[in-house]
Amino acid sequence: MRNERLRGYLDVILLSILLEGDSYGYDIAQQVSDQTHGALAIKEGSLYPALKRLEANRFIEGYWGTDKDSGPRRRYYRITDRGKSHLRKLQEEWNAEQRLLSVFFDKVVPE
Amino acid sequence: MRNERLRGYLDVILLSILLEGDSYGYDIAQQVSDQTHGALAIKEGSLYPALKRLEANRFIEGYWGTDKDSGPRRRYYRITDRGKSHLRKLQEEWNAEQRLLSVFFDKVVPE
DNA sequence: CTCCAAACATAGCCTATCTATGTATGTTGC
DNA sequence: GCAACATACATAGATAGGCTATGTTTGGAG
Repeated sequence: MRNERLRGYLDVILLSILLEGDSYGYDIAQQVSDQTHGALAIKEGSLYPALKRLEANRFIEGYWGTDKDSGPRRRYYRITDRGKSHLRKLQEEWNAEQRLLSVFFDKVVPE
Repeated sequence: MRNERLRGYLDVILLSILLEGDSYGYDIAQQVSDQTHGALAIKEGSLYPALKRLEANRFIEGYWGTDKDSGPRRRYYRITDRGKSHLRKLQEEWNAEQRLLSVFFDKVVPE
């Protein structure tokens, strides 16, 4: 999968990861890689701006990790109710989109 | 469907339209609109550059309409064998992509 | 004490689509 | 016959979201 294909899907990916529990940037990227068996890699240059965008739109809320976390500081995020309904909406749009595009993608190429 | 979502899919749409017979820009746009019941509208600013791009890559071949065509001149396009195998490849990629993304899009949002 | 992974951050780039505009041709109504 | 409109192609510039490249800080391994 050309990674550019993330365009437009990144928000859903991030929100759906946070649906399963609070997490922070670096870990989210690893979850995505794990859940797609390495097929999808979110780049840092996409990830952190996206998280800020989602936070600015109040789809997620960020907070700094507690002292007992080891390593560099981590900024955790939790999904908001607003974020959940946004996610639902995006999922529905995606389904509609797939049905629409299948008109073209399902056409059989002869030979 | 946000029209921006065409990004990456336009080539498949155009190639799959031409699979069913030679056509020209303006008519292709109408076929797309018809086949999606008006849900998808390809803008001229996307359409004509895309056709040139496909021609430059030898996925399609263009030729000017004959004298007996009425109205302004039309530039017809036919899909090449190279275009057909490209289309097949894009279709396969799309299917793989859908399977991949369904991991995130199928997650059920509670409440 | 050095080196590397974890973790966050951001400036600038890339590129496919869109907006807006322009041109030319044929048809329809009056 | 001519104004108004739909057809048809074309393109310059804007937009936007993901990527490249780079930088910083912190802690653990050897």
